[in-house]
Amino acid sequence: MEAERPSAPGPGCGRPPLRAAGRDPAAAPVSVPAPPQGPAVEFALPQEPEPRAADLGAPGAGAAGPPTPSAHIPVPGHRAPPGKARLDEVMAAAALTSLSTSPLLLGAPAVAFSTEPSLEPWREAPVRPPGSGGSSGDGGWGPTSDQSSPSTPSPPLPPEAAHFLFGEPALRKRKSSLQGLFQCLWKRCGKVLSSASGMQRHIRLVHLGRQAEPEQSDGEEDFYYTELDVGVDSLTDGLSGLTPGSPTASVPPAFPRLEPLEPPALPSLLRPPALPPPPVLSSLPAPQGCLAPVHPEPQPIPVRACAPALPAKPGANPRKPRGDAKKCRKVYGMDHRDLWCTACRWKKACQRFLD
DNA sequence: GCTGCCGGGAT
DNA sequence: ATCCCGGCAGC
Repeated sequence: MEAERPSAPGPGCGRPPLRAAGRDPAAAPVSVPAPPQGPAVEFALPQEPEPRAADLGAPGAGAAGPPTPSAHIPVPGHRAPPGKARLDEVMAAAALTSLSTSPLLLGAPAVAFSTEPSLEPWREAPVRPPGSGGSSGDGGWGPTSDQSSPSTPSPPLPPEAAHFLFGEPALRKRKSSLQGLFQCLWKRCGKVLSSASGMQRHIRLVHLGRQAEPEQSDGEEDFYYTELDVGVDSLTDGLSGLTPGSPTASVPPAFPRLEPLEPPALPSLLRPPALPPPPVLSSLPAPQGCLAPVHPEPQPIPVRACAPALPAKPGANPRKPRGDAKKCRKVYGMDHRDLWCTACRWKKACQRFLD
């Protein structure tokens, strides 16, 4: 008895596959409208290639072409020939420059998710490439470090690598030993001094509001100034000119997150509480490609405020017009729900009574 | 309000 | 994958 009824509709179904097929097309259009939004955000990610290349170029000079294994930034423990070091400096600076300059790069991470300082943003951020860049990009720090110190006894990780990975802070420090000017990155300060110590003092006193306590300096000041080297000057300068705090800005943010790489080195440096107004950080999202490029101040920074507002779906999924045919529900009624086709039972598009 | 069914959650 | 339901939208 029961078999009869159900059987009728069952086999009589006709062509469920058709239904499905028809549906797919419907779905297609849906995915089409979506792109407008998705791409905007996702496209930013593609940046990886760029940063990666740059990074490779810097740390693994090998990529650059010069078959100089030594140029690999050996940085065993001390320093290489002055000339080489200088070259590296320039290359690094150039790499950083290109990185920080690239609008896509900056925009990408921030646009993706900016509100939350979670790892995500930075993960995707250009910073990651460096790490994975070493390898094929499978997100493996192991490989990279291995290459860096194939036979070096250095346990933690070569300072140079750290510099490149982390970006400015470290790099800057190192550079400072060379020469050049130091420019304060603090919002609308831009003060330029000829000595790092002077700059640090300036930042400590003027911006951090700390009394002179250089001995205790946790290095925080390092984040607030950059060096304008004679050689690299042009590069750095140009960057600072664009955004007083952007050149390095692109990297610093990620810095604090990479604790694993730099444990005892500068723990205090990463200390978040110590940073009242993270100028560097804020400057990063801002310039992203919106309006104000430079505003290293305690600002809420509606990160994607500038982003092409794509909140809801514009006209993404024009619901498929309701079919005229009566469906199981109507035919059998709620009383005989068990007679409905599964689709109807599941509140899906009826498979029995196709339109 | 009824109905069809999309989108998504639960298992 | 299967089952179910919230909720939207056409009627």
